[in-house]
Amino acid sequence: MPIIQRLGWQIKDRFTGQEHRIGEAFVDGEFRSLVDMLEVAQDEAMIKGALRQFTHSCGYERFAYLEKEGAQIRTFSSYPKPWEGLYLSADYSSIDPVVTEAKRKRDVFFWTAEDWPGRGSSPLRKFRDEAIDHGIRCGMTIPVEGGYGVSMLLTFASSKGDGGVPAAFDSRRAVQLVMMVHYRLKMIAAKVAINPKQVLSPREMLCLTWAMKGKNTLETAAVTGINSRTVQHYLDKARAKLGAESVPQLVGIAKDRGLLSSN
DNA sequence: TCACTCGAGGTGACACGGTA
DNA sequence: TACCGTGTCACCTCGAGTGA
Repeated sequence: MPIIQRLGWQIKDRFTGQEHRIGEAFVDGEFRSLVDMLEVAQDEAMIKGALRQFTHSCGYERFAYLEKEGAQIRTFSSYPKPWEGLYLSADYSSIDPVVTEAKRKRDVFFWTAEDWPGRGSSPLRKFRDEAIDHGIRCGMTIPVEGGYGVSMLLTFASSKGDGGVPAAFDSRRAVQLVMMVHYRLKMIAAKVAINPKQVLSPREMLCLTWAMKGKNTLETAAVTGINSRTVQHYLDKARAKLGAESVPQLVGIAKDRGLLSSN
């Protein structure tokens, strides 16, 4: 039985009775920033960095994206490598209660390992103990059904099992987020490798994208929530990497190289 | 395990050119 | 002449990677 019950737009801790409002608890700006950073991500490291930052800002410790197509599993996570390896080699997705629940619910849900069978020596008990050992005790999972029978799960997990539900967000945004991660990973997998010295960091891409949209440093600073001097710093670094002498030239070069989409 | 290196992220101070 | 936008330089912190 889950500890957390959904009550319309609220969730309620069954033990403490404390209610948490879905959506309101979530920092709006963080979500927008994540979407922006995913939009400009050029490689898996940038996606991972953006998700990691978002995960922490929501009060969780780790994230895991899992894609299941028939028997084929693909993972993309900040979970400990040993756990990721064990999960795949032991085919834990077939018994993982989160995966099972995701198939049934098709909606954002909260879970805790404390609710999984804690007695006996069943494979599920072993799975539970190992998950907890690796710092995966409770979390929130967003299940989304993709095309051609592909199932996607995005989980935000925490090692803290002593109550206190971290921030959550509404279903619409949750699905949007999973789809963005899914398609961004697909696009990057299909991309041709480019000179690593010319790869811009997530922040550099963020500032460059706003510059392309006509924002000056102050306006970019306002929308990104960082200091204008910092915006300038990232644009400087981007100029140095792409060999541009000014921001307009930088935008032009970035567009020519397909680093920026014009939407 | 620990020290070291490196890159990313963030900021301050200052200079310079254009403009009202 | 003051203000604003932009560019340059320098510094700090933090986390990840690496080698002893």
